[in-house]
Amino acid sequence: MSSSAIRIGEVARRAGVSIDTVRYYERRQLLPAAPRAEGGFRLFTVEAVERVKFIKQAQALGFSLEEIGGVLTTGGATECQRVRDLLSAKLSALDERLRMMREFRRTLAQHLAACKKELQERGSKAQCPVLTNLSRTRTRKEGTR
Amino acid sequence: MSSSAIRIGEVARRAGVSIDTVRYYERRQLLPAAPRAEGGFRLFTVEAVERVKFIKQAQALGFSLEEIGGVLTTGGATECQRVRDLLSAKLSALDERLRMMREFRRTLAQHLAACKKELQERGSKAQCPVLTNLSRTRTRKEGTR
DNA sequence: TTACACTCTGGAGCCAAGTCCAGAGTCAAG
DNA sequence: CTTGACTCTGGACTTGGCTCCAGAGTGTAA
Repeated sequence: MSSSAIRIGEVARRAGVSIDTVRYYERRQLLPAAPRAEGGFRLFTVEAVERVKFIKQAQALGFSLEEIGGVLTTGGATECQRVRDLLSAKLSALDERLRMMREFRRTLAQHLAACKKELQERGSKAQCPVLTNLSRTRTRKEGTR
Repeated sequence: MSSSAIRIGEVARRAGVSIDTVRYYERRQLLPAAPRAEGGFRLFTVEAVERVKFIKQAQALGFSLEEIGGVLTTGGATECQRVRDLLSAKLSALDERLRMMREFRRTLAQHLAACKKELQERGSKAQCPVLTNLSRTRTRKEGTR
């Protein structure tokens, strides 16, 4: 199924990136070097589209192309162990990030609440508490040292 | 309390960034322009340290300096509404990111599990399932289109 | 008063991740 | 066989976020 070749423009369109980006990813080895048609055009399959989407997804979460390449590249059969290690590391990183994000979210939510309250209580002539607070808020842990 | 002035090196050291970074943030208006001592040295307070830490925190979560500035800058009293709006937006963005991250985490965890299983069952001579799967895994939602 | 650590400014340089471009070739449709 | 949409290559350019540098001044301790 679906080994019909598509050209770069189609890949780009479907993955929602620019043609240049696709070529760039190929150069960076994030996509396997596409075979060429007679005329020299690259011939991709839908796999490439999926791969680009995956990259974009990972990227949106803060992974660099290099990191993504680390997981994606790796060639042959027995590399499994290495991939496994990399994935574990990524997972821990993700967990840590998640933790931080939840915390940050709370911080922001608190500021927002304070801000709203202030607005109601004194109308818009109040000093905005957010700006003053921001500098004071810590990730709680890390005393005043 | 704590309005004793500290100099740029101290700020940098305490916040865990380089001196250049602190100056850079001042130029970008992420820190208020520090008053100067006779000799021309900038005089910061611990507030600056906290602010830099805050910036670094937000940055680690994927906010650009420009965005951070959007929340941090805003001057006077009646700006509260604007800050409020910005914060709301940030919050939604954060929630969305959180959602994506959880999903991505799952994807990765699945791959990892598959990989481990494979390793046990056939030793290291198996084809690593991760690489083949990666291209196929979708955020589930978004049919094959 | 000299030595040494620290700071100042303005500007250049650097890396990541693209983006843009010129000049040339491909190919399906009319 | 020409037109128009598409693609090729190599290299230059851009943006964000720093980082480094030279040349000069500051300030404290021995």
